[in-house]
Amino acid sequence: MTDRFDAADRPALIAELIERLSRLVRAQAHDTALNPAQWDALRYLERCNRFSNTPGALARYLAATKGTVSQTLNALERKGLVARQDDPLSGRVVRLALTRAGRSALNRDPLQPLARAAASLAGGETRRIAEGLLAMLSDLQRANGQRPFGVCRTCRHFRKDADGGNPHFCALLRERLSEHDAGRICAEHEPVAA
Amino acid sequence: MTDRFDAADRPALIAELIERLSRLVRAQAHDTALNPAQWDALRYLERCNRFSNTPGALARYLAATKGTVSQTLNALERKGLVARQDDPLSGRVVRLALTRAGRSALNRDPLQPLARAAASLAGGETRRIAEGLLAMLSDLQRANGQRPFGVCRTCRHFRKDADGGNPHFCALLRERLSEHDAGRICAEHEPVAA
DNA sequence: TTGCTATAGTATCGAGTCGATACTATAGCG
DNA sequence: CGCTATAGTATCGACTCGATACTATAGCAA
Repeated sequence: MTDRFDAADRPALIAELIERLSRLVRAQAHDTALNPAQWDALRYLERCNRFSNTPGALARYLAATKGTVSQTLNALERKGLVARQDDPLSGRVVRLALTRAGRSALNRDPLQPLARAAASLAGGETRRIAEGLLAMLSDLQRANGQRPFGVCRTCRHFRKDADGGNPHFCALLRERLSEHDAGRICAEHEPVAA
Repeated sequence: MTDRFDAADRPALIAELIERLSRLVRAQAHDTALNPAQWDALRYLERCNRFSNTPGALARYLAATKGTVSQTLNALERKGLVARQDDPLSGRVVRLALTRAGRSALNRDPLQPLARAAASLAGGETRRIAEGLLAMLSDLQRANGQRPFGVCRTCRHFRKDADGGNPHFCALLRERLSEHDAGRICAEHEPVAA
C-alpha cells in the first residue's frame, strides 16, 4: 500500500493540508455570527468590481447554485451587512453592496488566524506559496470547466494606461477602469495567456 | 482602504486561496456518495495508527464534537465503509477500521483533482509548499490550543531503532513500532521541539 | 407587435449537517 | 464500593444547500 505521507505523494499531502486548514477555520468560525458561506460572500463583495457585484456572479464564484446564494444573501441582508439594490439599467439585475456594518464585520473575519499563520512563514516563502496556490486554483478551475475569476489587471480585455485621467480600460465591457478597479475581481475575467 | 491583493497582504491572499480551493473541492464532491466530513474521516482512518483508530481521536483530529463524529461514523458504517469493533482490552473503547470497500472508496477521493493540481506545480515547489502549509497548520493548532496530530516518526516519544526485529518504540505507550507504524498519525503525538 | 427563448433572481422543500445536551457504560482511584 | 472522569451514543433543533419550480425581464426574430 502506498503511504500518502511519502515524499512521492507530496501532492496528496498538500491537498490534504489545504482541506485540513480550511476545516479548522470553519470549526473555529462556528461561534461567529456568520457561517462560512456568508463569510465567503462578504469577502467576495469586498473585492469584486462593479460589473460583478451580482448574485449570479457570486454564485459562479462560490461554485454554488443561484438558489443557495440567494438564501445566503437573504441572511446577510437580514443582518444588515449587505444591501440589494435594483440596477438602474436592467430590471432583472440586482446589485449587491456591503453596508458599513458589512465592511466592518470583515475585521472579525475568521480567516484572520490563518492569515496570521501565513504571515509568520519565512520571509520569501509567502510569495512562492501564494503563487503556487494560485496556479493550483487555475488548474482546478480549468479542470472543472469554470471561469477563472481573476482581477482586471491580469485579464486579456485589460488595456493599461489607455487614457490620461482614467488610466485603464476594459475592452470587453468598454468601460474605463481606475487604478482601484484594476485590482478587483471580475466575473468576465479571461487570462491573458490562451 | 487596503487592497487585499496587494503584495503587503499576501498572507490574507494565501488564507483566502486555501479557503477557496477547499470550497471548490467540496462543491465538486457534492455528487459523490459521501460528504466532506465522511471523506475526512475515511482519510484519517487510512492513515492513523492502532492507538488512534477511535471515535474520540477522530473527533479531536477533525475539531468536531464526539456526537457529530458518531453520526459520521454511523453513516460510514451504514454504507459498509467502516467497521466498529469492541476493543478487547477496554470495554469503553471502540476501534475503527476501514473495510475493503472503504479502502477502495479512497480511490475516488474528491481530493484527487486538487492533488493533481499540486502535482503539476514546478518541480521544487511542492516541497516548499508542503512545508509551508505544515508550518501553518502547526501554528493554527497551537493558537487554538489543539493537539498537533503528527506521525510517530516526528514525535518526542519515538525511539528510533530501539530493537532489531521491531525497529522502533513508543516511549509513551510502551509499544513496539514497525517501520510502517512510524509513518502513521497518532493522537498522542507531541513534537520533538518544545 | 407578438412570440419564443435565455437569463437573473427568488421561493420552497427536503435531505442532510453539526453542535448542544443529555444519556449510558466503563475505567480507575480512593 | 462509591465517586469521578472518560468513551461513546442518541436525540433534538437550527441551519445548510442543492433541486425544483416559479416570476420577470431581456433580446431576438419574424
